[in-house]
Amino acid sequence: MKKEKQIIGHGTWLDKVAYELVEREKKLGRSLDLIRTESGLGASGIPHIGSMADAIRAYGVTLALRELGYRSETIAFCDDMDGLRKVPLGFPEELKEYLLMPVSSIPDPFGCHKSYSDHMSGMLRDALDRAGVEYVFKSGRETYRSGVMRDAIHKILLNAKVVGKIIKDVTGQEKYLNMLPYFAVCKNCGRIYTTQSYRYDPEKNIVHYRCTGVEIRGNWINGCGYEGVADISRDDGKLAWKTEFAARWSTLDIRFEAYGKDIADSVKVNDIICREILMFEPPFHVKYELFLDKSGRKISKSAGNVFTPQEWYKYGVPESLLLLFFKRVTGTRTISYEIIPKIMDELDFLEDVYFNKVKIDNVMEREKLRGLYLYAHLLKPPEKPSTHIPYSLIVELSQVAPEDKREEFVISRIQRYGYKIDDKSLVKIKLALNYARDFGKIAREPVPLNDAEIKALRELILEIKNASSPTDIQNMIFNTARKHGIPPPEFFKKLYQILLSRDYGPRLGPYIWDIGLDKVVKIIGETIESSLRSKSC
RNA sequence: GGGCCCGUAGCUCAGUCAGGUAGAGCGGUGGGCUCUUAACCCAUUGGUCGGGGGUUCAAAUCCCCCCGGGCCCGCCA
Repeated sequence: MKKEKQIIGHGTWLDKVAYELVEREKKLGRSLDLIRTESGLGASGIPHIGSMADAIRAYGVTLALRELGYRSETIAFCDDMDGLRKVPLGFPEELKEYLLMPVSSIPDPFGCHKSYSDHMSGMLRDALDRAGVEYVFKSGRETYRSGVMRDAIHKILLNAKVVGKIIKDVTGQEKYLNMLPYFAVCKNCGRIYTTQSYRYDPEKNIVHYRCTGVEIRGNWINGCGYEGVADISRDDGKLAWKTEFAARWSTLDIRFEAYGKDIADSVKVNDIICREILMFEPPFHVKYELFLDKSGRKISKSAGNVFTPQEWYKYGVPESLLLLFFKRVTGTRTISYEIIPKIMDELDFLEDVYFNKVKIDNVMEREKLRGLYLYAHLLKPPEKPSTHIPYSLIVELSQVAPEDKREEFVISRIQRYGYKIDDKSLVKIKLALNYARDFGKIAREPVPLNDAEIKALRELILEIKNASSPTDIQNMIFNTARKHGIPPPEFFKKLYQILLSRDYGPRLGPYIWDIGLDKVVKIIGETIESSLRSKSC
């Protein structure tokens, strides 16, 4: 017996996740009035592409849930109670005095935000805003301060023994067998990771702690010795990560949270605590691979290979970044600037599929591609298709364009190739020009010339000065070459080497005309001189 | 010790998460356009889908085992 396959939503993994999530909730018998998805918002370093991916994917699931007819929203939970563990690369050394303090207590080293964490999370929020991602922002600090997490924290601390055992069983980490999974902010020195919490008073809901010190990366950092108490219904401290998710999930009623494989163990622990201690069935999860750089290393702040969303936006439209994250969720993603042109062109391809310019026979396949296009536009696709200029063509053209008028040159060439330039093409051209400027290979090497070539070039400069049209120049080159017994192809090649540092290029007549006769004469003249100099050596 | 990813054309990779005739770009070859290089256009070349077994009418795709490359966790968040 054959089962008819029904297309869920738009046929992407987001739709599948949304569907499975809803089925699970139905089985659990929970209310489906409002389904919350969550993403963490890092606040202790410059947000990279992976932090962005997490938030975008959570929002993608929210969109898919809405497509299935449910109300949904994405919570972006800002980890601003975390302590600063290290001064990020390139940041002012003065930050050292704030080490181990909550990032929300540290002033913004750049002076434009209320705090260090506001600055960092602000960068991510800007990137999300530019992409059109909507979310409900929750500051960790405010959440603790408001006291809404009190019940969850209370239960966890009350069951600290069991929690400690769960952590040990799953991860092998024994630390929480002897201390409470709660970090208090030291009321004396302001640091959060130097304190140890040793007793919980369930009547008063306070935690007793000592500022003893902590080992970070093999170095012991002394505490100030202060002893005090922290109120769990205030922002006096925070839960350790191995338990905080659980408290968040149950308090905020979160039904979906994705995570990278680096925190897989943490999530496993939190799931158990959530279910067994807090009696709340943990959210549906999706695990994704980390983003690696070209050499296969994890992208991280400390490795100094940060790739920020802002960087991406220099070369690609926000939709291309959304597409990258929505395309798939599994599999290693090596990420480097080189994929930007591909993704930009893929967006054009998907648009062709969406507007039926390209026929895809397989229904599933077609729906999935159309779905990807829809999600990449956050379900608000353009009404009509735009001009599709291959990204690489723009880059290519820009590399041979006269330096001082790249844009005009590129646009005029593209028009000559028959493309209609619209607003979107202009945006794309600007982005691709940035790409060419930053990643285009420009290697100027001395061009060796033989005597015949030098003679021919000298004559050419004299003639070119009086050229009256691009065609005129084209003919001059050809004639000069023949006159001096140089095969035209070779002569052309030399000229390309001189003018563009490569063996080929655009039709020379119009090109030289574009650059300007004076400039070309100057460049060729200099090349002849340097060639003569190297000969006399 | 625990877990994950990758292996597909000469090269770089897509396709795997919902099984349905193996793809793209670059390269190679031939041609077109050009008084003329390049670009461009057309055609063409090229793969035991790492290996073995299983499920299936049908497997690059799902399941198991193995080989090779790499990553994450076992500090902390």
